[in-house]
Amino acid sequence: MGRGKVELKRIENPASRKVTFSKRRNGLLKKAFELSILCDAEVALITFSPSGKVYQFASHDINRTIAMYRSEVGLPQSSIPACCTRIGTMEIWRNETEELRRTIQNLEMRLKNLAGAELSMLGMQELKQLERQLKTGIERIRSKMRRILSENHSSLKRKHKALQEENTRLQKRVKLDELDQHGDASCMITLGASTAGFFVFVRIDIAAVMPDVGLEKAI
Amino acid sequence: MGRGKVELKRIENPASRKVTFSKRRNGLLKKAFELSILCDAEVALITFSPSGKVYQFASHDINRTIAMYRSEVGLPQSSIPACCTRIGTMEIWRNETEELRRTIQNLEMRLKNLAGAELSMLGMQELKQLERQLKTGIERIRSKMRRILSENHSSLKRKHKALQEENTRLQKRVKLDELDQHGDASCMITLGASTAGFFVFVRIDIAAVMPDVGLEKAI
DNA sequence: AACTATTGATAAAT
DNA sequence: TATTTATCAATAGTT
Repeated sequence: MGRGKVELKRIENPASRKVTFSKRRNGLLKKAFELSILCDAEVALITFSPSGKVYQFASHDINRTIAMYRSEVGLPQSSIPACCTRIGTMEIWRNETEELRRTIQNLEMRLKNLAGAELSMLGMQELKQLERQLKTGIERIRSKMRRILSENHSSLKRKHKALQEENTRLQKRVKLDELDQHGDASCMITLGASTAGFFVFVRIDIAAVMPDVGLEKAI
Repeated sequence: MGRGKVELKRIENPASRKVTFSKRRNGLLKKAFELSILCDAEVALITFSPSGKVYQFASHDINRTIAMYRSEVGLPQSSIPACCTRIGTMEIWRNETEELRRTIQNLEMRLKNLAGAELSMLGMQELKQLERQLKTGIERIRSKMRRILSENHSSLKRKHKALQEENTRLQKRVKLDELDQHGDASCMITLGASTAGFFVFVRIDIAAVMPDVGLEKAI
């Protein structure tokens, strides 16, 4: 907002970055406050400026909110399939702990290997690799989105074609009826009903299968 | 915003309260995301709807942000002597790498879930959220890269300056020797050696700390 | 869920 | 840093 749009990327100029941070931080805090009041919600917000200064907002006790969050999200963070739920909770817990410990050991070992003069070099290489992986991930997600949209579109076109054919048939039949019965008024009614039905159906269909057509722009 | 102002008080109608919560929550999450990207800030946001559902955003690892917040505001942290605040650069780097790894692991796990399990079961909403997380991840990696490059550059400049001063000193000394001994040939050799040493050193230094200077373009 | 009339937020200028 | 202004963005109420 303001004089011209802004790209969603780090503001390079440090001065304007600082100014923008100050303004937007205030805006964010205000919004958080409003949400908590208007909607009776529990909100906790922590912000560190790049220089390390803290700004926070909490509608309730922040530690309580964090605790609630941890008990809600922190624990069931593992992606254990539902079928495994039968195994004792204890065992799951133990397995997870072991796995975590193994991962940590692995990481620590790798970190030790990294120690030394080539730290920066390896760091950059790894970062590059990680970035590549992430890019791949994003591409997969976008492709998935495109496929979903495309499938929805195809299905919509198919339905649309079928409906057009149906419509043509109905119109022909109406004309035949018209000729048969000489009843102009009732024929008009029949025609009107089928036409209206057609359009209503299509509108509902669009809303049902493509709830988020504008999404591509946001990507 | 919208058709008419709104008083800053709890919306009494439950239906519109719910709708408003949904709208404003999305707005708040978006704003938090934008702040973190635009201003390179660390943001953590936890929201509970009145019905108890959690919505969160974290530009970095949320637990780290909470820990930072606690050590900054929650507790005086007087148990740690001031002398320990000067953590070695190495350790900072290691911590950040470790934290990055945690984030990446999380993302990779989600990607695996995406690949293996019922991909088509995931709706647009989830895909959008996942994409947002991936974008945040990429931004963090890029910001990390920038910092590393910048640090290396500063350190290089520092060394360069020191070497220039050293060089000046050596040249002066050489001139003195020249005057003292009248030995032109040996002076030339001394001068040549120091000059050559200077350049060789710098070249090695560049190769060691900035193995991938052309990287920025590839990002 | 989509659509607009409005208010709100804010980028750039001062 | 604070204020102002021109624009863009969010959203309240409506359908």
